Amino acid sequence: MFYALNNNYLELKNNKMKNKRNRLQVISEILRSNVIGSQDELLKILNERQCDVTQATLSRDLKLLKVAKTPLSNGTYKYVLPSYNKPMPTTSSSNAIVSMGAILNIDFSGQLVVVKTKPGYASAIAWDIDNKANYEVLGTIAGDDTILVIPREGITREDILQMMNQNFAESQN
Amino acid sequence: MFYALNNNYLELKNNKMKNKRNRLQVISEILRSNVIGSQDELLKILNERQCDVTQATLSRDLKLLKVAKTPLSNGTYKYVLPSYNKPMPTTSSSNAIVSMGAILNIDFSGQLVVVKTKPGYASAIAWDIDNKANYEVLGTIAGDDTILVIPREGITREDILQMMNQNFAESQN
DNA sequence: GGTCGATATAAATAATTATGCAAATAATCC
DNA sequence: GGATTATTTGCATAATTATTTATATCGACC
Repeated sequence: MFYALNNNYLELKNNKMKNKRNRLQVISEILRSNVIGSQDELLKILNERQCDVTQATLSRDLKLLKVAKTPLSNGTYKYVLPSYNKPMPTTSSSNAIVSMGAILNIDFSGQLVVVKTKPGYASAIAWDIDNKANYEVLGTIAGDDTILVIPREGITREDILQMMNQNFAESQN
Repeated sequence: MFYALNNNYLELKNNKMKNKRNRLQVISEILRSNVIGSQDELLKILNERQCDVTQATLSRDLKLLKVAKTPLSNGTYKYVLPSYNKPMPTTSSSNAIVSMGAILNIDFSGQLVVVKTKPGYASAIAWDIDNKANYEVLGTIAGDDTILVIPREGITREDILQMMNQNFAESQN
């Protein structure tokens, strides 16, 4: 089954969660505006800002944020945020589909649906979609790992997600 | 004292230098085609290829190559070459990129982008677009000389052009 | 309230990576 | 050639970073 995993759930979490989220935010800001070469260096700045954590937590935070340590030309190092760390516009409740075997992701843009698959799977799955959803779907076009799905007029994103769940969701895990 | 630091001097150097150059080359290739999570891991592969060095040298090599260690989504790490990090000239007209070798034209229709390429190039370039623009682009579908690019909702034509310029325009560095 | 399950954190430690130093090797200049 | 100056490398170790383990904290549910 695919579940809603949009970002909103984060808003509802408890204090601890909030502290962590806040800390991650602060870390991001610091890394954006400073050249940080080691975790201890970052640790000191965090402490100045009333974020009291240990290096262990910091290591986990950086892992979570996918912060990379990269050498600079001047012989030192710098922790850099991934470029795609801009907030991704999560279009709808489709992220959980990632857990599916060959289907990696479902996204929406306007009236169109884009299904990402493992390489080579797109045609096969597109064929399945065509056959199993001939009410909701007018047609599909498949590349190697991408399917463009054109829904019938009046079909909503939720309709599509529901259809996909019915036909492609695995029972568990 | 000043030393020759242009590229030509590399051609003229001795065996040891050649070994180092060769090793850096081999390291780059390995990192391009494998997911390497630690220097020891890389070390073993290098040894298999008759490159006998120690971790110390490897650390220095990676620093030289500006290879970053970055966390992956699956909880492991990966050493990545800095191919992306180079700053690119950004013109906002599609002219710059059209002049590029294999990409012939970029056009828009509604929310869709159609990229025309030399015959046979579409799949290859589509693959590049997928990999280099996963923020702006939901997916691509390639024929023989045409690529359909589906941008993420909220992405403008200018965004797309800029992205294409950054990633595919020839640089005059 | 009490219990369960999940998440977050610190302390200690393991694992990994960077570097000072010395020896070896190569280039440069008589 | 030999003397001199850079460069590369390994060894040992320092420095840094990741993870294991144990607790603590919070929310959900009864």
